[in-house]
Formats: sequence, structure tokens, C-alpha cells
Amino acid sequence: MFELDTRSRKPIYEQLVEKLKELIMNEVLKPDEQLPSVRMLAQQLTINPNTIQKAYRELENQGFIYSQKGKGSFVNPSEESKDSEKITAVKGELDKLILEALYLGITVEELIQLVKDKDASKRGGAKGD
Amino acid sequence: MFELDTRSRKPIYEQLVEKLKELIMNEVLKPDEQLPSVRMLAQQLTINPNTIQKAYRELENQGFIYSQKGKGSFVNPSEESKDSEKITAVKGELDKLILEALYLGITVEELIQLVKDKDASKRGGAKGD
DNA sequence: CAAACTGTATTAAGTATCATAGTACAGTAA
DNA sequence: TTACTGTACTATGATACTTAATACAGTTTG
Repeated sequence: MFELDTRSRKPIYEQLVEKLKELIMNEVLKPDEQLPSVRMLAQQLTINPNTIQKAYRELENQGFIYSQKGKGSFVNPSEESKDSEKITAVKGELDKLILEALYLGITVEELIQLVKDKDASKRGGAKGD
Repeated sequence: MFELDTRSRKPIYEQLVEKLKELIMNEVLKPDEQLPSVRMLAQQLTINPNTIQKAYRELENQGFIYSQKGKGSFVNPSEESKDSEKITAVKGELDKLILEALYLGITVEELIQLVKDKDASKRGGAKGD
């Protein structure tokens, strides 16, 4: 289900958060679908359950999932996870990256195409990666 | 010259790298212009010289500046810092962020406008921030 | 009820990173 | 020489990451 890079400078739980976010945003994991349990996923990835839980807690804080004691963790419908603070933050990040892209010589047209492609793959449901 | 957030979860040297990158990419710091020396900047920001040097080393690794023993550190002309690995990496980051932006409900038109605005402020030399 | 799942919390230990401090060496320019 | 530059190294304290071992609380199934 995942590939984690142990020798990366990025913490394992962060890599896990990124991967799961991607699966949720690409609707590979559907709204209200149950995620693998903390212990199950830990066993599959050969990682400590605490690390998994840390990732799940982070995903919950970011609004991507919700957890219920005794039941499990589930994908939060996207409408629930939209808040203005986050939108502002993402726009700020985008601003930085676009500046860097332009500085590196990537053209405006290329960037626009990147946006359009991503939108198409989202609507079409095709695999964007 | 800078504002650093000590209570941030981000390391000081990383914040410094980000700020300096921005100044370089916005051409506030011109090509071949000399940066403040390690010790000077450390004194101004009230942080340890080692931390400054770590930031400069990182900027040098990323191709944004070059340093000469006994002389100082200088802004690398942008042509020198374009390498394909980096372009690929930035595109990958952009891909992730665009997906997240669309997921949060930001429209394609908004994103395209963001790109155009950034390009305009770059060409016009106006302050984009 | 009991067993087997769920999420959650806590403590401990080892490792790594971050930041500071102090010192030192090498190259450049007045 | 003097006073700048970048660079390197050791040491120390604080914090973050990861693993480990338990433990508790809630849900579901038999």
C-alpha cells in the first residue's frame, strides 16, 4: 500500500501523512471509508504503532480523517476539511513555489498546463500520478 | 532585514534560507551582490554564527549563492542555479500543492490568475508580497 | 459476559537534529 | 600587521523522532 523511505530526512509519520492525504484527495480512499487500524498498518509497514497513531492524529488535526474510539478511523468528507486558514496557507505555499518555478525558467504556459492537467485528472478520475 | 520566528517548529536556519531565497528570486539581492558576512548577520539577528553558516551552506548547495574564503558570499546569477533535478523536484511539489488547492475548493481560474500575477510582478519588478 | 477488535495515553530509552558557545585555521584586503 | 572574510571542530543542552512495553476505554461479535 505504501513505500516509506527510512533514510530520508523527512520523519516517517510525515511521509505517511503525505501519502494518505494524496490517497484521500485523489479519492482512492472514499469519504467515510475506514482506514486500516493503527495496529494493522503498523504490522504491514513494520513500523511502531505509535508512529502510525502520530500520523493519524496529524491527519485528524488537518481535517482529513476522523477517529472514533473502539470503531476506527475514517476519511472525512472533503466539505468538512475546508477552512479559510488552511486555504490561505496553501495559497501562500503556492505563491512561493510559483516564484521558484518561474525563477528556474519554467514558463507561465507550462504552469497553467500543470493546473489544467491536475484538474482534468481530478474530474476524470484518471490516475494523475 | 529579517523577521525570524523562534517559536516556530521550523528551524531558524531553514527560515533564513527561505527568506534569502525569496530576496534573491525577487532580485532584491542582485546577481553577484555580496551578502552580509556570517558574523555580521549573526550579530544583527542575535543568533549564533554557526546557524548563519548552516543557512549559507544550504543556499550554496541549492545553487543560490557562492562563497569565497576571505572575500565573502555572493548571489549566484540565476542561470547558474538551473538544473534539471531541481526543476523536476519543484514540479513535483507543485503537483502536490495544486491537488491540495483544488481539493480545498480553489478554482482553476484562481490558480491560473495566481500564476499570471506572480509572473507580472516578476517582470514588472513590483513587490509581489 | 468474554474475547477480540478499535483508538488513545503514558513512560522509558536510544538516536538524531537544532542551536549555542568557544576556539581555531586559512584566505583577502587595507 | 590588522581586520576583515569563510570554514571547521568539539562540546553541551534542548527538542524531535522512533521504538518498546503497557495500560485503559469504547465497540462488536460470539
